[in-house]
Amino acid sequence: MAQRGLAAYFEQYVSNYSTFLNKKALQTNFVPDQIVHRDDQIEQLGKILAPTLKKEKPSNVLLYGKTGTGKTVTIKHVTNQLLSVAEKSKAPLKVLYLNCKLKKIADTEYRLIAQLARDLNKAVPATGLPTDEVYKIFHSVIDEREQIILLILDEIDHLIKRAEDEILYNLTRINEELKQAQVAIIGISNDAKFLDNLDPRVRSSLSEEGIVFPPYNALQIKDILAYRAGMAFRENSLEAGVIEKCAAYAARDHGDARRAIELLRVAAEIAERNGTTAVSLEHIDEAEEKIERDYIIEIVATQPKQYQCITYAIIKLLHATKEPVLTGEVYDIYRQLCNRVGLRPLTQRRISDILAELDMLGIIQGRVVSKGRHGRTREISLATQQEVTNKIKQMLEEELDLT
DNA sequence: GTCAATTCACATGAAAGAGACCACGGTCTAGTG
DNA sequence: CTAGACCGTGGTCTCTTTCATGTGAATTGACGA
Repeated sequence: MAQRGLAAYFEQYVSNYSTFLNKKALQTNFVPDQIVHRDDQIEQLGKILAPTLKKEKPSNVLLYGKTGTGKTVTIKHVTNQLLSVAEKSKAPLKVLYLNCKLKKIADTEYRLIAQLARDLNKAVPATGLPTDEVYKIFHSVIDEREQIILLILDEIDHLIKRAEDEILYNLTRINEELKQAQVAIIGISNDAKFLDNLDPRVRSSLSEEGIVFPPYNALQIKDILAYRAGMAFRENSLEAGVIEKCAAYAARDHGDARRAIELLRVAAEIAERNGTTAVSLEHIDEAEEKIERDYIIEIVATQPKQYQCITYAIIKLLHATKEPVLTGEVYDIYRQLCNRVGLRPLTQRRISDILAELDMLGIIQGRVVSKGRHGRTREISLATQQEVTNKIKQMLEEELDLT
């Protein structure tokens, strides 16, 4: 777009008929007034949490369910209602929500506690203090007055994976040391099995109550989409079958409502950008590709240099050989690449771990195979489409300054 | 041909080091009245 | 006298390295038919 045309484009953009009425309704952090197909869970949660309004500590709860089954939305909905009643009746209730997956915020013991203290308006340095010092600060802040604190730990399984379960142990015992306040923990987990490798004491106290969120089926996703679309779009801005198609896509991989909503949002954005007034079925196909593509490219782009170097080595090697490549081969190419780029090469041990990480991220596909006399190794191939691979390659060449 | 032993090329684990970041307390320094 | 600059110490946290151990089937070579 030539610069002169930009203003004209903006003007046209503003005057353009917009498909969206309320874009927020399709964003991932939106909490709707009504939660479709989760009546049972809401009722259960409500019953469990109601005692907070009478200054009684409720049971600790654990919510299970795959991604996109409405766990987070449901708990937020329930706590919002709870808070509004508490405000009216002057019940001393505080809700702290924390997503344990967020890097640099809540993925270690220290950070978690520090973040909680910060949420209670107590400044805590990002690092430098002994961990038990932070615990003391946290205790004193909570115990300032008589109150009930609902501590919502989203993606709680990430805490276990990273550190030992000491954090959870300390948290479950926290009430014993408090005089005035009381803390109830609401854990949210994607992984139903995560309780198994937990200290038995923590397990029992953490899961006094459990609520299961089963995956949505295609029909339910359709209802959810229809509800959200009703809020987000003008009438007649969706062609027939659009919602059904989105629902079908999402139901295909384990009923993830979040993906379905995102798909619809991206499709609508594409439609809007193209200047059409309605979202069509083709837009959905396009949106699905775009989501996939953006996701991978974004991940690769934000990786550290070493990771990018390894990714590039794999792409290069696969271009040359076509076969799945092996760890040792990748390592050789990687070392050469490091020389060219001016990076200090890491040991093979580390590369092995990094390859496993790239596999987890879905950038590559690795399979550990034993080749008999020729040892055990990882067979690596790319997980992306040719077109995406080329884009990644191009991006990495710029990023790593390879000409 | 059969079978157990061997062997390869890494995978996977555990522990410890390096270096960045930060708070805190003590000491020094320069500016102020 | 005091505010601010400047150490040194001690803490967390991530990324790496080092050292050790594990692994599973192709290969080998002895053995018997």
